[in-house]
Amino acid sequence: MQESGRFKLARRAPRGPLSRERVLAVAAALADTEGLYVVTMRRLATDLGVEAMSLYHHLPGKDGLLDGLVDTVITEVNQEIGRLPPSPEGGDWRRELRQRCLAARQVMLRHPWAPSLIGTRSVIPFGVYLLFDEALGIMVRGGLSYHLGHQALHSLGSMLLGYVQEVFSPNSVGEGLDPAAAEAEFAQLAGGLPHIAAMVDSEVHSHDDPTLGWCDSQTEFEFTLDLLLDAFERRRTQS
Amino acid sequence: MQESGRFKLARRAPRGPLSRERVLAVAAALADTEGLYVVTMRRLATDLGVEAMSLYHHLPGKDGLLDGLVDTVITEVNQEIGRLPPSPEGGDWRRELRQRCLAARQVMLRHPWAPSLIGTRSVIPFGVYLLFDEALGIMVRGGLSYHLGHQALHSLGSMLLGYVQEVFSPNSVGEGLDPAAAEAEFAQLAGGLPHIAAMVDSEVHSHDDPTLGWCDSQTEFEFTLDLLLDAFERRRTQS
DNA sequence: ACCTGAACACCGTTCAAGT
DNA sequence: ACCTGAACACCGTTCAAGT
Repeated sequence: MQESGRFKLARRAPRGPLSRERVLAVAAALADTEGLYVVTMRRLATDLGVEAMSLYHHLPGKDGLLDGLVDTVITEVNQEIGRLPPSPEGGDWRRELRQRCLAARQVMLRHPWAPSLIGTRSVIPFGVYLLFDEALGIMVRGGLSYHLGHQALHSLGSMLLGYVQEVFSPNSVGEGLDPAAAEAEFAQLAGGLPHIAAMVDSEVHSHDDPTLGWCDSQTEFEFTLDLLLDAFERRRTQS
Repeated sequence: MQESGRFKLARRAPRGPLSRERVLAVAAALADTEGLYVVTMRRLATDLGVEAMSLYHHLPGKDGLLDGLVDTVITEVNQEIGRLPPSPEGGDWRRELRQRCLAARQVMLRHPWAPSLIGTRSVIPFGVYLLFDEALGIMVRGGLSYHLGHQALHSLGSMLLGYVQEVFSPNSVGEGLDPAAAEAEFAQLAGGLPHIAAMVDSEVHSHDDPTLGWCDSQTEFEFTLDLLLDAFERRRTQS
């Protein structure tokens, strides 16, 4: 009992005293691997080799923990953006904004719990506004009006939140089943869904490798992203 | 005690025995008014004038309750769509699809907890696929390829989820404060946000009534929606 | 069939106590 | 300053018992 306790401590909380940063890092990792709903004060404490009450010396409580997790994600987005190649002077604003959106999406994909957490929190951290401000700056320098830039912030922001929570992915229907069972499952489902059935048929036949997921969410994200960026560019030149 | 108990029952659970429907209706109303996080088995039971364990005779548990809430929302979307005026033969597919998206959005606005719940649930109810199938049917009849329709399903679906959880609304900064305090609050915030500050300035001055919320999320939703629908139409005619 | 009370394992949080 | 143990009010859920 003592042994296993010490082993746990040695394995999961190897060095140094507790700190807000370390608590948040372990919390994020726990949410990534087992889901946000297992992140409880008590479970988090055991993972850190400490008692639940110790956390209160570094965080104001569970709510503060969730706020901290949002902060962590935003920080990661900033780091990801910082790694981007510097944009050339007078380059295309679309290219620059596109890179940033893709960077933000990468972070959201690493932390699938983030979009719904960010969307349900009542206080928006300052870092989010900073990201929006930089994006707006890029657009204004590119010649967009403040009004159009404003609309774009809403479009792109909601897209970043919505696309990770994607609901429509028919290729997850037969997940984990053997091909025959998956086929049967799908056939039954497709009975009442004539258009979707025809669509899947059409999509599968236009690919070389039908076994590969035909519903590539990265491709679809970039498609919509470019659609929006091009639409903004069109509105810019016609106004 | 007896009296207040019976009073409660009379007030909140006026007629008939418990049923899945009645439980879900009260649960949705509770989530609407006080937030999804107060919807617990025990609280829900007291609101229904019953013991927590009685709920298990109508629902398989908390998880089943959440699934049921998603079902309720989808049903509401279907009802809302059913109330739409019948579309004329050979009408514009964009108009038809636009109406449906706006109907779905109305329901999401009534239940702000719905998008993140739908997005985090692991099983997608059949009703969602039905809605997607109908939307796809409208697009295909309008001349879109299955591939383009597929992309559109993703774009519109993620937009419906993302736009309700909207994070960027600068006009909520000084919420509930008197004008002077709100001004100060905003000025402080705007210090590090030059572009947003300029944007707010520009937007406010282009309106007649600057006190009214200048960030109208309905307008912005429809703007993006039309942007997407027009983009799909353009891709249709050029392919 | 439908509802209940007691019980169990878990949760967030407070507080007085340790070092 | 930082951590802890006991305690409190709350969860979801099981189970045997009531009608």
